[in-house]
Amino acid sequence: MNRQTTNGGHADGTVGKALDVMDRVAAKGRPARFAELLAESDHPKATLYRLLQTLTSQGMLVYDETRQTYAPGLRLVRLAHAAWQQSSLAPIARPYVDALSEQVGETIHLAQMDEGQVLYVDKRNARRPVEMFSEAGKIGPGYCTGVGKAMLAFLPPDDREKAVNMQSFFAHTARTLTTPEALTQDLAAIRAAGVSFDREEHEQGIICIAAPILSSAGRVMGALSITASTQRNTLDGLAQLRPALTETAQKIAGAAENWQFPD
Amino acid sequence: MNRQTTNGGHADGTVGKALDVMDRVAAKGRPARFAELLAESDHPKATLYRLLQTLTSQGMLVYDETRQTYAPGLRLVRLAHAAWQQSSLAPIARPYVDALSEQVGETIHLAQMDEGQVLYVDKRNARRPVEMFSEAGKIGPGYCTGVGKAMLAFLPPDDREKAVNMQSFFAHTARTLTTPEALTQDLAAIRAAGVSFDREEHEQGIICIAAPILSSAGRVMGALSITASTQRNTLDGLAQLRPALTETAQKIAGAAENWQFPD
DNA sequence: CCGGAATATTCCAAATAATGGAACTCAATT
DNA sequence: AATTGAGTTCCATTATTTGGAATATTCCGG
Repeated sequence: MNRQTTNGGHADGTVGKALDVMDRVAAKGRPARFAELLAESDHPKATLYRLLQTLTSQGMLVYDETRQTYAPGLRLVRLAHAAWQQSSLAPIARPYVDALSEQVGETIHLAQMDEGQVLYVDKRNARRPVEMFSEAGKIGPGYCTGVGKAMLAFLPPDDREKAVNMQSFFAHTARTLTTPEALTQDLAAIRAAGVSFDREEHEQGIICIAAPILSSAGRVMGALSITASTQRNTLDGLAQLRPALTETAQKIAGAAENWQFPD
Repeated sequence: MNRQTTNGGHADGTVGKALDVMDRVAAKGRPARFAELLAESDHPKATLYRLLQTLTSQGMLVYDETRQTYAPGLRLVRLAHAAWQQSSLAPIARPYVDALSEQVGETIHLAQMDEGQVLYVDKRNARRPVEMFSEAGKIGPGYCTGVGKAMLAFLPPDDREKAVNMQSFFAHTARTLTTPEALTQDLAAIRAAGVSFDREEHEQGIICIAAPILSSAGRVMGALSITASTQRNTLDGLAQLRPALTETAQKIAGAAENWQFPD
């Protein structure tokens, strides 16, 4: 008969299916009941049940006995610590981000691209204590954020095209770019300018300027942005911060390239 | 010779093995080569190879082609975001931790227990910008930290005993408690006192006072600590902060218990 | 430029683990 | 007491994983 498989994506092997379940639980954003998960999944009851058992016994999920709900487990926090330190730019970029934050006094975001989406890996709030995981680790859309567009713009042409077509183009605000054509055009402008702007495309009243972090070979490693509200600043005001921003981005790129793990 | 796969888990099924490999890669703390991992693992070459392939194709690991190394992948950061938000106390505790930090002006740690080890889930630095993942997500020993002892002390007797025997009792400093008996005795004292002290047991010159965060049923949910250096403060000085600490711990416990996810 | 060694990757029959339909338990309703 | 619905277990079947060995690739030193 047919190899049954495939739900939404390409889940290879048992591990893939298990991780798929992980994602589903995490995506719910709150403790999930078995029945809920069963309804969304195309696994048979027994299969899903065992998958959940395995993940729970592995500490990837936590099971609340009294409420009979599953939630992401703390083992992930441990693992993520390693991931964040090793394969994100954040630890390397930190001193530069700190310095930029001091200098400009606005909110700074450091982001990387993960599967066409923007993944925030660090953040400094304007003059306020820093957020933690609650912000870092968040994902956002690529087509309507400053960092997203900055990274998309400098992707190799075919990757870029693929990524552009993967976007969902929901009109968050009246200014959101909602077609691949509009986005492609903006990306060309960004490539020419070297920086991108978010002109309230994601959230009303929120603007930002962003620059890509490029390796010497031109590979996109991430992006850095300075965000402000329209009440406190303007696009022109942000544009003045451009030198500080691009300089910092370049410093981070340099530091990342020179960084070698001790052997 | 028995290679004990050190993590608490007995690897059940393929998923368990894969996660075991994940842990190993994460534990290296730097990009790992295939051969390195092979040497440490008791899997045959082909098996390990395929596990790594699967994990990589799932985004749990990242493979650096040019250097031929594996490192934890960004997918983990995404997942951890969910884990941190949902099954850690940190987001709920945040306002209280913030307030305590303001009030006492010393470093605050919020920790939870994960497999007999201390997992830090949040941190406020004394009057300075906060650390991010670089601190949260870190693990530490249970037997020689304030938060660790505070949690151990209030575990149910049999769990406690089990946990005590799981400790490794390395003498980090001259004051480290290095036997199960010494620890058990201290735990009894802590239970009576309601708070624990780290008397330079983990690091020379670092002291702390910690309190458990207990549910109304008495279950250990986590622990909260105020840390200082011996240069700036003394144990007696910290003891004076006890009311502020335990009050905050109680508030967090209350908030956590009343917290219901919206249905 | 050529051998040889170290490392990475693929093959495939045998071993093992995952599968899922159905039966079962348990609690809350009716 | 009977019914429903959620959660859990069973077990013969089936698909996946396994791992020793063969093959490919890369890196060196001569």
